[in-house]
Amino acid sequence: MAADQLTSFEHVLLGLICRSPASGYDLKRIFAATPMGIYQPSSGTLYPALRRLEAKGLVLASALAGDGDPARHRRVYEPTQAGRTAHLTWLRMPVEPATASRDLGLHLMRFVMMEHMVPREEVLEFLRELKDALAALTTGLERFTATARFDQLHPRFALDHGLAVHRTSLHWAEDTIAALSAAPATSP
Amino acid sequence: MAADQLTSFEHVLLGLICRSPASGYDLKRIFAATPMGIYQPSSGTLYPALRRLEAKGLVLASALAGDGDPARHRRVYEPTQAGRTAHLTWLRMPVEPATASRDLGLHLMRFVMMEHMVPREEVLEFLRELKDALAALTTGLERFTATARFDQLHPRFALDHGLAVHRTSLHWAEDTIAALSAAPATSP
DNA sequence: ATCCGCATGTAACCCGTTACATGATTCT
DNA sequence: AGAATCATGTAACGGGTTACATGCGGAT
Repeated sequence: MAADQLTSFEHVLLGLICRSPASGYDLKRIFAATPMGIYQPSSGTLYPALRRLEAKGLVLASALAGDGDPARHRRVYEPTQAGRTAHLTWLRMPVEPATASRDLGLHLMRFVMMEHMVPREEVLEFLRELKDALAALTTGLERFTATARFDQLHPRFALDHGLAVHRTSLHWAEDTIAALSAAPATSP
Repeated sequence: MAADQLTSFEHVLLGLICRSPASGYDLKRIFAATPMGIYQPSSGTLYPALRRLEAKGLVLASALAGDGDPARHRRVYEPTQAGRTAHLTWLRMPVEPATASRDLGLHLMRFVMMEHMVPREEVLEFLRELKDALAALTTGLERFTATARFDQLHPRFALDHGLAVHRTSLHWAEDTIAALSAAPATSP
C-alpha cells in the first residue's frame, strides 16, 4: 500500500504531521505564516494529498477536536508507525550530486526537519554530502566558464550569477557544519 | 488563436527558436550542451510543446533540411511574426516582486534572451526591477529573522541560507547593472 | 547484415492549478 | 440576521513524466 514513492509535497506534509498532528487547515496556516509561505498550497492540492497519505496508511485521521463538542468537521491527522518510518527514510535519503542544485530547496526542508529526528552526526554527514555536491557543481561551472567562448555578454553574466549563488550555498554548508559541530548536543 | 498564455517551457522554446530556427532535436542538444542542461526535456515534453506553439501560430515548420535530399524527417521550426511579438512581450514582462524568488531562474533566462532583442536601457530597467524585488525579499527575511523566536537551530540556519542567497542575487543585480552601464553599446 | 545515432512521436498516468461548492461557527 | 472565518471538499483542465514505438541513415 505504501510502496510507491511520494511527491515532494506529500513528504513535506508528512514531515509536518510527524512534528505535530495537524488538520489540513492547520497546515495551510503553517505554510502561510512561515517563510516557506512562498508556496501557498490550494485546497485542491492540499486535501487530496492528505487523502493520499491516508490511503497509503501513513497518516490517520483522529476525529477528536479536543474541545467540548465532538469532532466538528475537523480532520486532525497524526502519523502511523509506517508514516514515521517513511518520513525518517526520506530524511535519510542521500544527496544526489546531479540534482543537488534543482533540489536545494527540498534539501533545506529536509535539513530543517532533521532536527531532533536524526542524530547530530547524521545531520553533519548530510551537510557534508551537500557541500561536496555543491563543490562539484561550482567547479563544473568554473570549468565551463573557462572553456566556453562567449560571443555575448548576458550568458556570461547569467553564469556569474549561478556561480555566485552556488558558492554562497557552498559557504553556507561549510559554515553550518562548523556551527553545528560546535553547538551543544540535543536529545532526539 | 494565440490568446491563451504559454507555459514557461514554451516561452523558452519560442525564445530559442527566435534566436535561430531549430528542430526539436536541435533544441534537445542545446539543453544538453549549455549550463541550462540541468533540465533535460524528454521527447514527451518537447515535441508536444512544439506542436502547441505551431497550433497557436507562433512557429512554423519549414521542412527544408538544407542538404541535398529533401526533408528527411526533420521539422525545422522558425518563428512567425506573431511568435516574435509574443516573445518580445514575454521578454518585456515586468518583475513581480511577490514571485521574484520563485521565478528567479526564469528571469535569468529572460535576461539572457534580452540581449540584442530589447534596447540596453530596457535591460537595465529590468535589472533595476529585479534588484528592487530582491532587496524587498531580503529586508522581509531580515525582519522575520529579527522578530521570530527560534526554539530550534535548524530553522535559523535555513533562514540564514535563504538570506545569504538572496543577498548574493541582489549583489549580482547591482554589479550587472554597473557592468552593463559601462559596457559599449551593441546593435539589436 | 546489423547496430547505433538521428529524429519524431504517442499513450497512460499522475499531480497541481483553478474555480466552484458546501456547511458550521463566531463576530457584529 | 448577516457577514466573515473556519474547514473540507470536488470537477475540469492542462501539462510533465515515463515508457514505449517507429523509421531512416550511416558505420563496422
